[in-house]
Amino acid sequence: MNDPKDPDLSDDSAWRELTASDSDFFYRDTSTILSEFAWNLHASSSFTQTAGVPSSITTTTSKTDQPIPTSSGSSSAAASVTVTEVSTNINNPSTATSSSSEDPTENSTASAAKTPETPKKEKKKAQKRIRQQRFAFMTKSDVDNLEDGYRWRKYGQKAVKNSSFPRSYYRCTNSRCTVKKRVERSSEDPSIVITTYEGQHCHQTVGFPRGGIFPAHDPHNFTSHHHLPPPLLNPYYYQELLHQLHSENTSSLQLPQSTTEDGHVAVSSINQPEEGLLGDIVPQTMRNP
DNA sequence: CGAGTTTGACCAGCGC
DNA sequence: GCGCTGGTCAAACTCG
Repeated sequence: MNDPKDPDLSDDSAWRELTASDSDFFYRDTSTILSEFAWNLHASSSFTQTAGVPSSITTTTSKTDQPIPTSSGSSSAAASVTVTEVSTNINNPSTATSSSSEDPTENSTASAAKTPETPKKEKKKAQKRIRQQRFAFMTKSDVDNLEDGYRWRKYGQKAVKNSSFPRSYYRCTNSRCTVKKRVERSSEDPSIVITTYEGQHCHQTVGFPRGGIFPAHDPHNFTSHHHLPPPLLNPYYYQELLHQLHSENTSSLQLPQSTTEDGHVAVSSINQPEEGLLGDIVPQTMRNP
């Protein structure tokens, strides 16, 4: 679309990058995982270069200028993950996507439950592509379709401009859930998988598949040879994360954030909660001892 | 046989 | 207005 380096993340009205602080749980108890996968939120080198907790993250974000991180740190585990959130409420920024009252069936994918007698054109007419909150992950992985605890059904594949790799479109198999995700490989680094989630699941995970990627008894078992993502990729975590972020943003926490002239929010830093998201999201057994 | 994948066609949005 | 591109549909196909 616009940025050939980032064709997927740029076409929305309000991308907001999740900074390292946003993704607090990334490095709180998951530094091992992060180092295993060399997660690297590109926006802040101070974050990526230390496994510890950075005191402050500063990043300025625009919606399209995030390069795909190809440079890796000096560490042997060299890969990168960029996490991006987008909140796209076209024509209606006041509509909170995190609202649980929102009927997911009324969004753009409502046509999935199309009535056979309805002509295509009318369907298209009636529906407007209203995008929901989106998260984008850049993950170094050999597998395209990363296991995240949900079941997905592929509904399309397209060759994208400026990329030699096709983009795949997936939809949550839960009929009531309208969450979609797109998976594509970075044209610059084919080992990087860009996964974009759109919407919020209205259900829990279906559990990790047989032998899953996430042996709860050993969260450190995400060794590089697995080439599989950490459970952090589970969008449920991100939903919780974002929910918390939004709550914090609108509460007394008063995150130091700036708004760019085009209305995009750049979060500079986030207070680190006592337990943080891990405490709310990740079961104790999944955390570092 | 049901669930999931493939793939060509169609449509909307956007830039020129 | 036109062409390009991304996103989705849906029939055909595959697989377990």
